[in-house]
Amino acid sequence: MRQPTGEQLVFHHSVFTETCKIPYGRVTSYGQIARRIYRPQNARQVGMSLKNLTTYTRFFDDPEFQNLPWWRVVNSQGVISKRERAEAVTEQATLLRREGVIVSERGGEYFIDLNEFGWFEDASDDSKSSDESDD
DNA sequence: TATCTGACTGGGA
DNA sequence: ATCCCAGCCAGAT
Repeated sequence: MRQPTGEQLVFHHSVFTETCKIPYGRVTSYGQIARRIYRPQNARQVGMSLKNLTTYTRFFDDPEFQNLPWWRVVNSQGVISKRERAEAVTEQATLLRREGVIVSERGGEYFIDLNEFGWFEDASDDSKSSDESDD
C-alpha cells in the first residue's frame, strides 16, 4: 500500500472523525458519512477507509482513533455489509448487540432497523439521543 | 498506462 | 417487496 497523498489523508481523517461522532448504541451508513463530509459520491471510499482502518489511523496522532467505532457503520439498508473477512460481519453484530442495538438475522445477513437505531444529523431524534454512554 | 475490484447507492424493471 | 444494474472513484495489479 502506497503512502496516501495529503488529499487522501484529509479524506480518511474526515471519515474517522465523523465515525467517532456516531453515538453509542446507534448506527449510520457509509453514504451518510460521505454526505456529512461533503463527499456525497464517495460512499464506497468511506468503506475503504474503514477497511484499511488500522493502516490509515497510524498516520494520525488522534488518540480517539485508537478505539474508533467502525462497527457503527452499516449500509444504507441497515445491513452489515459483506466483506473479505467474513468473520468481521459477525464480530460487528456482536459489538453492536453489546451496545444494546437489536440486530436481527435475515437470510444469513445481519439487519438493524435504521428507524430505531439509525443516526442522521437531520433526524428529529429527541428521545433517542439521550441514551449515550461511552465505554 | 490500462483494467479490475469493492465494508456503496439510488433508481428502474 | 426483490433483483438488477449503471454510476461512482480510490486502490490494487
